[in-house]
Amino acid sequence: MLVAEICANVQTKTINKNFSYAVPERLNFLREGWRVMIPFGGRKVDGFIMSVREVEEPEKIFDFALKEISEPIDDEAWFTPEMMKAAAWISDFYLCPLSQSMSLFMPGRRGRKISPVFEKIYRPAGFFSEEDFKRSPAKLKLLKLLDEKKELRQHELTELKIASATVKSLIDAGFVSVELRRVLRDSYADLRAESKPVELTEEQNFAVASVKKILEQKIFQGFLLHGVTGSGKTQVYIELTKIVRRLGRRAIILVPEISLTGQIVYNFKAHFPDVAVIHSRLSVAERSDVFHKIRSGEVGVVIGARSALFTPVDNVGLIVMDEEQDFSYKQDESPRYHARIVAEEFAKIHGATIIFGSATPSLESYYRARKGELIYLKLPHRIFNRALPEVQCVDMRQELKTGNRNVLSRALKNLLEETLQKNQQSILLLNRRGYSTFVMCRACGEVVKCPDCGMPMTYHADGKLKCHHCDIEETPPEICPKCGSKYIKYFGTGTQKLEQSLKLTLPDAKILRMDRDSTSQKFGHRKILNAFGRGEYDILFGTQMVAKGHDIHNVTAVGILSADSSLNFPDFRAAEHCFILITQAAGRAGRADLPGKVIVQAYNPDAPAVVFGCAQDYENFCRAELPNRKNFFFPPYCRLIKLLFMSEDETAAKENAKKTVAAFRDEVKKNSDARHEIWGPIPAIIANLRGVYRFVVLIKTQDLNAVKKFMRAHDLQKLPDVQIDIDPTSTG
DNA sequence: AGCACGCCGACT
DNA sequence: GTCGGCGTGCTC
Repeated sequence: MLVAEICANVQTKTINKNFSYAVPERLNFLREGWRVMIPFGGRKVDGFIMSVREVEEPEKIFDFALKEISEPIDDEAWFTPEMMKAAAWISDFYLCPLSQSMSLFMPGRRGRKISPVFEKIYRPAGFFSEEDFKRSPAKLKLLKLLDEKKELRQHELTELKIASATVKSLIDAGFVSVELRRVLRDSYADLRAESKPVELTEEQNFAVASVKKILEQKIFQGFLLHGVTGSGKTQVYIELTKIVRRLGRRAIILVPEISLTGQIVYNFKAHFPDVAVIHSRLSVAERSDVFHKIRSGEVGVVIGARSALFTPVDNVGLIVMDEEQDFSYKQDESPRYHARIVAEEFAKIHGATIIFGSATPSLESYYRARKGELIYLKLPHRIFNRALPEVQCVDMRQELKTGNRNVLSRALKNLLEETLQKNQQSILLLNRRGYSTFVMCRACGEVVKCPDCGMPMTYHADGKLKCHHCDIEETPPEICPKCGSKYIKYFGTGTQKLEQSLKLTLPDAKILRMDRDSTSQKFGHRKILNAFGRGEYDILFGTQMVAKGHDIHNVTAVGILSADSSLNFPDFRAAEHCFILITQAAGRAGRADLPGKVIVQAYNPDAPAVVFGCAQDYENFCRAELPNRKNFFFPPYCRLIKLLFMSEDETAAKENAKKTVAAFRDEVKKNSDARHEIWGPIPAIIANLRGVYRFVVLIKTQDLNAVKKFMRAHDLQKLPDVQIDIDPTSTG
């Protein structure tokens, strides 16, 4: 008898094993990778066949009666062997149930079958004589048309106003044949582009040649492609994709969610006829159709956000991860995977080359490159040797001292006015991160810090200042404790409010706001950028998203309002965030033949992140930041694991967390010589979510496996009120 | 997660 | 007496 090991697709952490089912004789073709319906605890659920084996005497092996598989869901295996391997790896690495990691590979959240859409295709069948249809001109017209076009689709008939009765009678008489063809929905189908021949620079050629050698060997290898903004990384990706396609293998191009509307899809479509685009804003139906196309083998290049990793693409030779430092690559719901980690594992599974590309690599990748784990490639120059924009840093404390209380410094106001007069465009960036959470003195730049641990205190809606590391609470001061100024500012300015004040300052400018609210539609982001690109507005203004992945040639001025406010965020990555923000924003200015100018407004203009950000000096930023990370034992010198303990009962949540911390101190330090640190429990940044109290325990380790072993021994991954986050983006 | 089984309060 | 509350535990 055939017995299948099946992973039941039940969304719960408490089940983490497979179940054995008998394969009925009529379904003896079922193999691993198929999705099937199974009876499971009194109901029917879908499940994934993990393996199938022949068992002679099942009653001797199983001490329970096997149930039978009901029926398959699809008419072929859903999962390729590579998908199965990857899902198993994700489940093991991130300690999530297998059903959850398997579900990543399905177009919808729930693993239900998506009904495909079919369209009728009509073709001529057999000969006809015009004589016979003299009395039916409509039929004759249709027959002639079919003869000429060879096939017509349903919607074409509708457009030609040909009555369905006409068609039907011709079908019945045998003059026309019908066939159903699957309609594949593709919102990028109309995106056409032309490829212009491009001459690569010497640097680009060197990078391409270095990777080519590895691609040809069809083995796993990682590269870090460090290319300054405008150095032509995309062209390198395209050349490499050409090579891998010529080798008969396929490519996956990963981009951050936000930049999907940018240039890269367009550029790839210009060079490759078989590009498929995947991202989270596709409807389930569209996504399902893209899967179908990929599975049928007609797609050679898959481009998309992190979910583009989870398609049935096979024979992958190249994975490119553009803007690899981008934090949107981390999924913040379970399974909390980081696409950078998963993509690399995929590359290993496929024997593929992986390229991490960035103008400002994550410190993790940079550190790995320095250790030789990744091959380091650099594009230090902009193509056509375009100059980097001139960056000026304005000390906002000085502004206030000299009587300017506006959010715009005089220098920035002047720059905006000049740009407006020259009929050129500006981008203004409001640094959102850390806003409305801390209290700062605008006169001296002093931020209220915790008297105990020195971390910036966060401002809460109840009007109190809290330290989320030490549980200390204070009332915000009315005058600055350092300089006595009364200009204490609660950083809570939103985009709408700032828009009004901008309009007052620059009454003649046409201002376009871009934020969450204005980009919520499917192509909202694209629409806004297109309108701005066409020159319908003078100033584009918004949060982080205005700094990413577009290339508008008439933009010559960029302003960053309080560039360093992220430095006051209680997070070990604060400096990295700030540096990336400045570098990225500066990269938006003067990309074409017009020189660019950037004004960075800061309250701490001497901070290394600000100084080196303005100088676009990545190496020196790393030189300043890496020792900090080392001293305080943070990534890339350790691995982080964040545990979130939740309960409606505040003390219960805290006590559970404390017990885990005590057990960790007791067990892990005994069993592992590697360096470990455990912090907490401390109230989470969102300390109470809908009546549930949340406490964070942070583990820093040089031996991730030892920590995972500990968590498994205590079944932390199964507890309903504990969340495990490996490599979290924030520590709160 | 769901659904069954199970053991204590107010109802035709 | 029984209908139903949701605590505990299992699902091949």
